[in-house]
Amino acid sequence: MAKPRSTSTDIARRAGVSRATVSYVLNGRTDQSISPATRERVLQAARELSYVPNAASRALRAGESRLVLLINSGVPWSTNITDFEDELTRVVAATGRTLMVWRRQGPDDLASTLAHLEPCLAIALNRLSSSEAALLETLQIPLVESDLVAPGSDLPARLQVQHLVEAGHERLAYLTTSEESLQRFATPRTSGFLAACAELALPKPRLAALPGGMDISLAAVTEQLRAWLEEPDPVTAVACFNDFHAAVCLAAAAELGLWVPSDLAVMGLDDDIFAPLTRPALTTIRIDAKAFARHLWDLARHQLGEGPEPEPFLQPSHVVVRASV
Amino acid sequence: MAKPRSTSTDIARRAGVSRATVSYVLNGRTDQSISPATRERVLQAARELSYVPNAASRALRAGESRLVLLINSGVPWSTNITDFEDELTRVVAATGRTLMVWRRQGPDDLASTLAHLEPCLAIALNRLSSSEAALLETLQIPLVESDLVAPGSDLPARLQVQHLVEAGHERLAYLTTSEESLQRFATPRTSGFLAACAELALPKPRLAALPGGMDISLAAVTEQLRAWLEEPDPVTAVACFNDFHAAVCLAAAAELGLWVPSDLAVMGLDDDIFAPLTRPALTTIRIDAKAFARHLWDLARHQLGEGPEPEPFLQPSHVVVRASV
DNA sequence: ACGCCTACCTGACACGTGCCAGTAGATGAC
DNA sequence: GTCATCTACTGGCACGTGTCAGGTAGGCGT
Repeated sequence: MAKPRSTSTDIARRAGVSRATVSYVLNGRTDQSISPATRERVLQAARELSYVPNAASRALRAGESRLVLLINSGVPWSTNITDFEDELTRVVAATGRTLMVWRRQGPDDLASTLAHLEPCLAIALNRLSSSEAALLETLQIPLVESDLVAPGSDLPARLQVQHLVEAGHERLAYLTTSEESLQRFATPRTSGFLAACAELALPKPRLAALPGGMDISLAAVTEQLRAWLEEPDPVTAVACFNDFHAAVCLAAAAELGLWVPSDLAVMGLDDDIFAPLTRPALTTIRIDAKAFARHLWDLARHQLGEGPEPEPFLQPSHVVVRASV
Repeated sequence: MAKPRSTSTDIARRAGVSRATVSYVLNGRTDQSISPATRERVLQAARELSYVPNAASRALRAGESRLVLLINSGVPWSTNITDFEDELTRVVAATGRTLMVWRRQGPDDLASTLAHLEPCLAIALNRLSSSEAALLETLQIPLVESDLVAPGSDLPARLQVQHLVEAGHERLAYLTTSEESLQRFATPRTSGFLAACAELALPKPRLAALPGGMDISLAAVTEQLRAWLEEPDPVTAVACFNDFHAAVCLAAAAELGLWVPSDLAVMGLDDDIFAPLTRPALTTIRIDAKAFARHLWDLARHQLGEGPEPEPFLQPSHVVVRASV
């Protein structure tokens, strides 16, 4: 009952060799010559005692852990974030490391977290405060911020414009969010939308931002839609920051008795799980979140000095045509 | 440059005291008397060197870490899982520990993960394989399985029945899932549904299970609905395993040209983010995921010998009335 | 018999921390 | 003056691992 877990010393004793030999065998070192008989005895003993090396001790001795910390401070759950985390977990594991997801609550929690666990690298999905960045700096933990992908993050919005124009629309509106934690995604998308409109010489596009959270008010969106449609040159299509915004937009259109897409086209972004189920089903942009995860990991490995600097990332994304445009 | 991070030895040297004194001061031990002057000198030195204790070393010395591992293998829980993880993170942090979320990919990954990080407790949202459980046993890591909440997990489905009956329905159907990883939730809900029907002496309820994933076929659900409606005593209301199933159900009803709720009532479960946005807006059950997190943590603390055995958990949940019933 | 080489293995240190046991000096009681 | 008590501190061990320099035994050539 509850005998303490076995250590390499136990194995050594049982196999009748020294601890050093055990370490050499279990770590498969090729520069040390171990006789096959001894090797087998050690492995056998390890199996019998179901030995698992102590993680803390290893990390202490090695001077660094094999843990990667993903700092996710309230990025709203969606199909994409799940895909992203799964893929990142996979590629990190492929290099003999382990990815841990930490849901940051307050801005001051990082210190106590790092007192419990020392990652060899941190990946942040949101911008960290300067004190947090300083802390990582002090601990000499490299940091990769998803910021770095900015080069391609306006692409999805450009695709929205392109698709709407191909469908015959010219007077467009963009519905975005003013939620702080989403600005990292929202800002480049809005610029991409505006830039694409300008490049195609479209009439001046309309813009509106909804407050954050799930408290998006249907009434407010309905009013916004009504305003856009009552202008002299009424909007004929609305591109949205994400599928959730688009779904609210569809609901608002229904409130106003509008037919989508004939009276108004609505386009989402994310291809979220519910996108095929709205009425009409949402035409949207699918972003390859897994490719994004792989790119972020390439950046991380470069930072760890294990790989070349990756090519600039062009967010792979494509239009998913359904019925709302 | 890039001087190695400072250790307690550095602090001791700088403050002109021994390392033991530093340890006593920084750990705020009250059973050791330290003069205020010395204490201040130590704290000052620690601040100047921005000292952060080494996590690995601490864990090694203490014999156990302050990490709690949440094993989440792809639970597609949507909004609720976010609430759950946030609340669990909060309550775990309140006891001076840190919660890490690990997204298990394959059934064999646990060993390599535990080689990198040794939690003082594991919480599993899905059933673990027996080899995984054995591994935790060997490492003497206590395990809390969300299984344990079974007592209350049939409640949400009972609430669905109750609400449908209050709305005047008697001939009910239940749409559930056959996806393996969801059976933990699906099984008690289905039994709850059937039990509630039996207790209220309703006509024999219908049952159907959809295959898992997001590949739920609208056509298949449409066919099922048609079958239920063509029977001699046609179904008048469908309760669903979750909101996603309910949304598919709404779409299928639209395909058949049915009006919801007059021709058919549809009830979801989860109050997912998109529930207010379906047409008609989904009447559903809201489960208090945060309360669930707190209860799980109470169980965990009991297992750690830090608290009393918590009361049996009655899943706090209530009906969110919208338009689909 | 001697030195040398190789194959195989071991003793001992270091990583950074927490804490027990012990010590030097001051204070007080008789 | 002596002994006990208290304050304020320190020396050193232990946690479990990886690794390096060294050690031993046997074989081989001369």
